[in-house]
Amino acid sequence: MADEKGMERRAENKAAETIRPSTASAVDDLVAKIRGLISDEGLKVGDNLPTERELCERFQASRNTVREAMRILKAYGIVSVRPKVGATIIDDRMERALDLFAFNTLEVSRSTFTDIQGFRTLLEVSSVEELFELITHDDIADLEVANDEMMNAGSAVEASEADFRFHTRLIQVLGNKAILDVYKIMKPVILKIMVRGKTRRTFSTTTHAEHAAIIDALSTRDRIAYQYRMKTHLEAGFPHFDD
Amino acid sequence: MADEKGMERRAENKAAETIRPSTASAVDDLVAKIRGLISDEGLKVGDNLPTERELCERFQASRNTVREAMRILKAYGIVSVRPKVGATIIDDRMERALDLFAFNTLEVSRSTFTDIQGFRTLLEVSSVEELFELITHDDIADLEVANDEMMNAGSAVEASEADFRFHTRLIQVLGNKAILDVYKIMKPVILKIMVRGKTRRTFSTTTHAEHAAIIDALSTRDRIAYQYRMKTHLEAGFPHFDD
DNA sequence: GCTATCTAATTGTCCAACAAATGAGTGGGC
DNA sequence: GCCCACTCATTTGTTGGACAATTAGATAGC
Repeated sequence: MADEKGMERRAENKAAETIRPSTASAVDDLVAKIRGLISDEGLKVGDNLPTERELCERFQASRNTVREAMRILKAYGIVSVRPKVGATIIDDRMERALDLFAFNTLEVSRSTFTDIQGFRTLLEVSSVEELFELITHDDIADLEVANDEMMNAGSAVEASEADFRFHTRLIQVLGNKAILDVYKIMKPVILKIMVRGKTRRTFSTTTHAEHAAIIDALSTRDRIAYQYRMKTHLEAGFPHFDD
Repeated sequence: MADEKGMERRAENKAAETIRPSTASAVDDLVAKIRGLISDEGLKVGDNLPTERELCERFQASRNTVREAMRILKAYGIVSVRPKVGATIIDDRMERALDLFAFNTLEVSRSTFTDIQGFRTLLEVSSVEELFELITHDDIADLEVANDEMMNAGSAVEASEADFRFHTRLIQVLGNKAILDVYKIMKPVILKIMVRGKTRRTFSTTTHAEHAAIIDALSTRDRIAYQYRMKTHLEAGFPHFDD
């Protein structure tokens, strides 16, 4: 009987290959199918997915495959699974996105560091034209507040939070939600980068002075100075990442 | 024998409960243990984890449990698993974090359009200095191929895919994974923007000509022309979004 | 030296069974 | 009528074992 089933399965796979050379694994397929199910049925937060066994039948997969697919959806913060109740649709994706980097198990790799700082350079340095066009006195006042909060922070972690707030406030000037969202997602990585090789004292002296110089360039509408100072500021962390 | 094992397991659980009321599931425990393993052994990106069966033995868990744990780590972008090779430590957490955003593409409002195109302007226009520094003949050749594929596409949807490929290829020149990831995440929205108010014919005439002009500016290293043409190209869709 | 082939190791999927958690019903006592 | 403890049935959680699919590395042939 086991053989019979095996043959059947093999035949199915063969057929599937000829029809659709899906290189994705059964689990990945299933994740896609369940996501399709969610949107097709118009399921909202709070609604329940079918039970594991129903999903097995519906998509012709074994329960283990279904379970691995559910693990992925859980990891993505899309569903919450409880015994007897089943899988309920939630939306913890933003939380998950921020959580990902709280993982201490993995340091920020040098390539990630380089990429992120490159990205930030593009967002904060190359946007100079738009930035100077849009920035107001209120924006500058807020930047000064954030900078002073950083100086007066009680710990390096608090200081890095204020540091991040400074940069976020700057991005906010652009008035572009997509850019701001992406910046927020990068927050945990950026925070790690910020505290690297820094003490509370570093924040209240060097970093504070760099921010002040940037604010000055913004106030006097000095494009060249702004770009130079911001670029230098962002590159300051590089020496701490030789590996 | 099965009963014996069952009793043993039950006893273990009981003991664990009294010592440490771990409410977490075996899979979640295992994820934590593997994370501990990574940091304890000082494993870096590129290193391999033990095989699934070794993890079973080491942590006294069944292979399915180990697999579910690995699915979580995979979903977090911490490991990449390949048959025969095993689980290799990677750092795709950034990509995953951004991935979580890639859901809602119901309808593109004017504000979304403005934001996304503003973002693209920053990525594709303001990056001109770095772009011109890095771009090679091969890059330009690829861009021409993508542009011609767009012209010869059979449908508007196919053409927009090629259009997207053109722009992605351009971003690729920057060699920044974070930026490329963000761009890919925006794909569904960008595609919607691309087909808006366009026919297959529009792609093969107007859009193709615009791309060709951009490629020309890249070839002749004409910064001003490049920025002007790309900016105009990206703004071409604006009239289709009055609401 | 190079390519094609084979082998062995590892992950991928499936199945069947039982344990654990828990919502829902059931019945007794007041 | 209401509340509590109890049982039951359903659903997820975990385990062990089997075989398929994939592929890096070894081997053979030229």
